[in-house]
Amino acid sequence: MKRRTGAATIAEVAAAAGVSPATVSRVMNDRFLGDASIAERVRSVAIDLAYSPSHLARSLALGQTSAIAFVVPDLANPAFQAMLSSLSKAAAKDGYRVLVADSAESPSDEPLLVSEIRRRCDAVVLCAPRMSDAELVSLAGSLRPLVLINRANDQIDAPSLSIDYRSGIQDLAQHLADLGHRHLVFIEGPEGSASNRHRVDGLDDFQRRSPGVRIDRIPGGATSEDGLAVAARVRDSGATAALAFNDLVAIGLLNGLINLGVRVPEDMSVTGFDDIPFARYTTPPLTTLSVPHEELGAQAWHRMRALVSGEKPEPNVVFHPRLEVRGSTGPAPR
Amino acid sequence: MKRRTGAATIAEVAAAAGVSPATVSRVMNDRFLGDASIAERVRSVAIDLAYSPSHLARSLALGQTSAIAFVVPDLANPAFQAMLSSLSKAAAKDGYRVLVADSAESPSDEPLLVSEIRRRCDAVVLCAPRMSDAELVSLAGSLRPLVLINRANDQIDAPSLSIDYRSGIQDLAQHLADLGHRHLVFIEGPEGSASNRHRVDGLDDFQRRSPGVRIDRIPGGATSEDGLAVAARVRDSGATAALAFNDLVAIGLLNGLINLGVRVPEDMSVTGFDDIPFARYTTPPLTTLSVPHEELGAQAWHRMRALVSGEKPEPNVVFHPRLEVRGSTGPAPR
DNA sequence: ATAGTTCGAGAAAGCGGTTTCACGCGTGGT
DNA sequence: ACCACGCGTGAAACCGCTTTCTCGAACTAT
Repeated sequence: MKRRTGAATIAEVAAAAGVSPATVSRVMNDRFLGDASIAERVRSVAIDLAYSPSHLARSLALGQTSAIAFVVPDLANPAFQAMLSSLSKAAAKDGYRVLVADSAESPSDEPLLVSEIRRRCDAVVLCAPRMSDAELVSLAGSLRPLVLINRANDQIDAPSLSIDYRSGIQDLAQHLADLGHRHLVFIEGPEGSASNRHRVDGLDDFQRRSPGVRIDRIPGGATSEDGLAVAARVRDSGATAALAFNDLVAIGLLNGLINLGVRVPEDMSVTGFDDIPFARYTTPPLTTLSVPHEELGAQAWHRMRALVSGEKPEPNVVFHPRLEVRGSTGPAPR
Repeated sequence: MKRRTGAATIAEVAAAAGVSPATVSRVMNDRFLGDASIAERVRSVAIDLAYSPSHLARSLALGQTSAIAFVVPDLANPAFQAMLSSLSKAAAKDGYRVLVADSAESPSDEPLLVSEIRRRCDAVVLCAPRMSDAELVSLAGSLRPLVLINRANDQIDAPSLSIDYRSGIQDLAQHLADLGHRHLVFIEGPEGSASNRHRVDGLDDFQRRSPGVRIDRIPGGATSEDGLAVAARVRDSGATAALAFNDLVAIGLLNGLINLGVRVPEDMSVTGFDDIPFARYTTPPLTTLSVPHEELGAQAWHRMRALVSGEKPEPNVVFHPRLEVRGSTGPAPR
């Protein structure tokens, strides 16, 4: 096959040190119990040859790669980036690395993408998958160890971390109602997204409880561009307050409204969802729901570590986002 | 060793289909030339057994993992996130995955971290490494294939993509000078960071050319917190304009100044660097230098692909960031 | 009918480690 | 002086896949 990479192999070190590969392996892994002078010799030869064990070969023999995958629907979203950042940091502390994948391009191949990436590592953290429940359930078995973020499912036996979108969006609606708004409009997230569905359900609950409030819905998306795009429709909707699917949409919307001469919050209130780092810096600062993304990433790793080491993971948790009232919401006009 | 993972192996498929593992391998890789009925039988057995080749074993045999590493000094920085996002997308199109690592925690082990992660994959994209030139040069050989972002070095034979911080910061300074500012203050980036050094060099050039302008320096950092922290010092510096190391710092500074009752840009102008997606949404919108991060990520992959496939990579490029004048800069007071 | 090709498919040798198991040696008990 | 035991070390099997090489069967040419 003759495909030498140039790097020294354990056999070469063994030969150079006059010992067997088994001994080199033991020395390299601090499992060597014999004569210290041998260990020393091996170590020095290893350094001379710039030997460093092939992680690949090691993984194959050991049956584990010390890597996990993190799959998100949109790597460009700060909310997911925050999770990735903390997940990666937490995993690194235990010697694990994370492999990323973004299913944005073609949500329809998400199951394939996930299966493929799962085979490259020891486990997968699936964040807010867009695939259907049926697909998710049927895939879950082959994905294990698996940690689910933002997509609890009692048919799946995997630790799950989630955010209570349903009650969260109601807090937002209540906040607006308290300010006197009676006509709200919700800019929806990506079609088929579970987290959008939860928000819609929450708003339905709310509306049921508050007959005096009307809530319209406008199709939107998950990015600032989507928010910008619906600005005119929002202005013309007759509503006095807009609930955006997330902060990104809210920021785009904010910008669009301002460009249209709509004053926020005097003419119209706007809310976001996520509390991404920049929500506090917009003009006006965005009223939103604070979701602890860093915490989610870190917790995901804790669950995962338990899983891969055969322990019983801590119980699932549902985070209740905290209402963060800032300047983008105010009393209803008139 | 007995560490069966439960997944079917090629040998099992071969046995079940009554052929040799070699044949199964050929069928799975579309390299099979023999009888079509055999291929069909193998495929059907593979499906029955839910067989999927071990990527690990495959990588070992093939001598390549189809994964690359992306190492940044701070995964929480939107500028690096943007590169990661586009790099990952571009690499995915060619069947490659990216492994991330953040050297923020302990910059001193950056060389170790990089070497370690390099051994897990086929190549590494090193972004704005904080390590010294000497370390970088001595490490480069063992890292190859290597693509460098934001850290050109003619002693290293690796494609490099960089941003002309040096002239960029001068554009910013010139912009401020044109507005009548005669006393500027630069909030420095992380100590020892090469990109900070380039900015400082640029400002030195500028000052040499423009004797009427004074430029002070204040130690800062690379995050919003760092910007917030120096707000008072900036206010008291006597300068009428502040150049922040990057947008994150600028945003923190903006906020800090506003909290202190300093009006931007009436009392003081503020500039950033990077043009992260949120720079346009701050209050006032941030004047900054637009760096094409997505482009950098995509280009990095193009270079990398050339490298791993043995072609000659396209020439190095130096991106000249574009001055993006927004609302955070204005005429000098008085 | 026999020798020379061609072609399909399997045996086996890697890839680079880890680990079990066995072997040889020195020690201690009787 | 002999046997059991312990201990350090190496041989070899194994992780799961790819690929070269080889061999035998089928097929053409004389």
